[in-house]
Amino acid sequence: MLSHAEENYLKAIFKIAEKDDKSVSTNAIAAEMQTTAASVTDMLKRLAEKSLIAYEKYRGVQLTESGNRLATNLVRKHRLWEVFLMDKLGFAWDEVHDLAEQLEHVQGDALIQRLDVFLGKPKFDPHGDPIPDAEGRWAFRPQALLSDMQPGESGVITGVQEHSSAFLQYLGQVGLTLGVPLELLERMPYDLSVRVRAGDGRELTLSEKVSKNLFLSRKTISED
Amino acid sequence: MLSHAEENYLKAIFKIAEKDDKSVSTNAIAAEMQTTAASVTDMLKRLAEKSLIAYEKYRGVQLTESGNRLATNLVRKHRLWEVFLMDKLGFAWDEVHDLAEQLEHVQGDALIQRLDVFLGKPKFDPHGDPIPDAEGRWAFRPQALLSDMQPGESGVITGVQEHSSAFLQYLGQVGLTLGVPLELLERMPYDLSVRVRAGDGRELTLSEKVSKNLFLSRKTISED
DNA sequence: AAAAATATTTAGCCTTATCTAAAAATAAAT
DNA sequence: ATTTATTTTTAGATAAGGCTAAATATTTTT
Repeated sequence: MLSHAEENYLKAIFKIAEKDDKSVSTNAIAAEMQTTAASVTDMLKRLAEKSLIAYEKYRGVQLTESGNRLATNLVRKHRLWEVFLMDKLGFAWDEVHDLAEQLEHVQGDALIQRLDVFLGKPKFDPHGDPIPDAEGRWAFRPQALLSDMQPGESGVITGVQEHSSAFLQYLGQVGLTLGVPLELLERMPYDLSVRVRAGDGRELTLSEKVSKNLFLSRKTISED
Repeated sequence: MLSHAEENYLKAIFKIAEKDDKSVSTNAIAAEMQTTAASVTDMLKRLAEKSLIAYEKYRGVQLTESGNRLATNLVRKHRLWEVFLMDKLGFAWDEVHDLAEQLEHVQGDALIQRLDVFLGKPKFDPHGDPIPDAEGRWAFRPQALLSDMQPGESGVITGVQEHSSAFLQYLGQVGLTLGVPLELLERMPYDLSVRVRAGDGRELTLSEKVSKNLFLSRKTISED
């Protein structure tokens, strides 16, 4: 049984290792957890003691098999609760993170198993991120950043790269959410902003920054 | 913002004061919280410091206005989560307490407000206990212990006095849950056990102990 | 390869929440 | 009204988790 603090560290290490599969540095963890390097060092010793991480002084850490299993399960819990908060309670996608952050620490395997069934065993959360199943397997879905697509291509919004509240709120305001079909009309060479047409025919212009944070699944042009 | 420990103490004090409206003793709290009197004294000082209780050395404590408000809200959260766990996730009524004990500590007014709506603003939890509304008002429902009813009287099960898992499981096994109609046929003078007829016609015998822990709403004999 | 900069760890202290053992206050019993 | 028993508080420790400041490693720069 882990404390909330220990669970949060595991999740932070997992999150950092996801991008950069090298071993995770003390400072990176401190930044992610918004705490000091000294506190991190203390906790790393405790986690290593419990065999949840492989820790070598001054060399950073990696999750062990069991540490990875626990972290994956935390991600699973977090994302299932996010689905619950949006689908059942009607929260907006920029409001669910902090609540899920608390709910993920509730202990009880039966709870998550039943929640999963209640929600229809979703494979992706409200931000388009995959939800690992009870055995820790991740769903895969081909997707590309809008910034990597070419004019003429079409797709459907499937996720976001950045999860900041500001970005999610912006997308909500301009009517871009998961499932919205989008056609890339044109990319301006000057600032790499793009003009797109949404499913309802509306045309809008998105900055390069936005296009670098929006995932679409490419739609093959129907050929009939 | 209160710690989980502080919240648990408030709830314990509230629970004890409910029965016995005198001021609550250190020892009673220690018993309820399964901890030592010394630990309780420490915590009482902290709670008094925050004006959540009125504390006089050696004289026990009482909740203040704000302490009572917080405790009531905790009870509200606990019971709403119990409804969620039974009605939505399908847990049995003897399984929900421990999970609700964790869920009640999740912070976020919007969460509880939305959960309440999602559940249909229930007035009673799965054990028949009233759920205070957002303003702290309690629903009232006239009910009597089976042990206080007379042969010939009828009613519907509306709640339990004791909440132990053993008792709840027993009731579940013999098919007695909230909403079951019951007619009191006979009380044995020897051991005060009772013979009852359930809604489906089944007759069963219940010990005095059971009859002292079962609440019914008296059914007025329909007169038409 | 030495110096400078950065990253990490150690040391020492703080807070919360808990405990045991001892002291003090209150209540009960003679 | 004392003595005895019970309850409550104080004193002193402990463990988790966090912080700052100082010391030590490692990297980067010159």
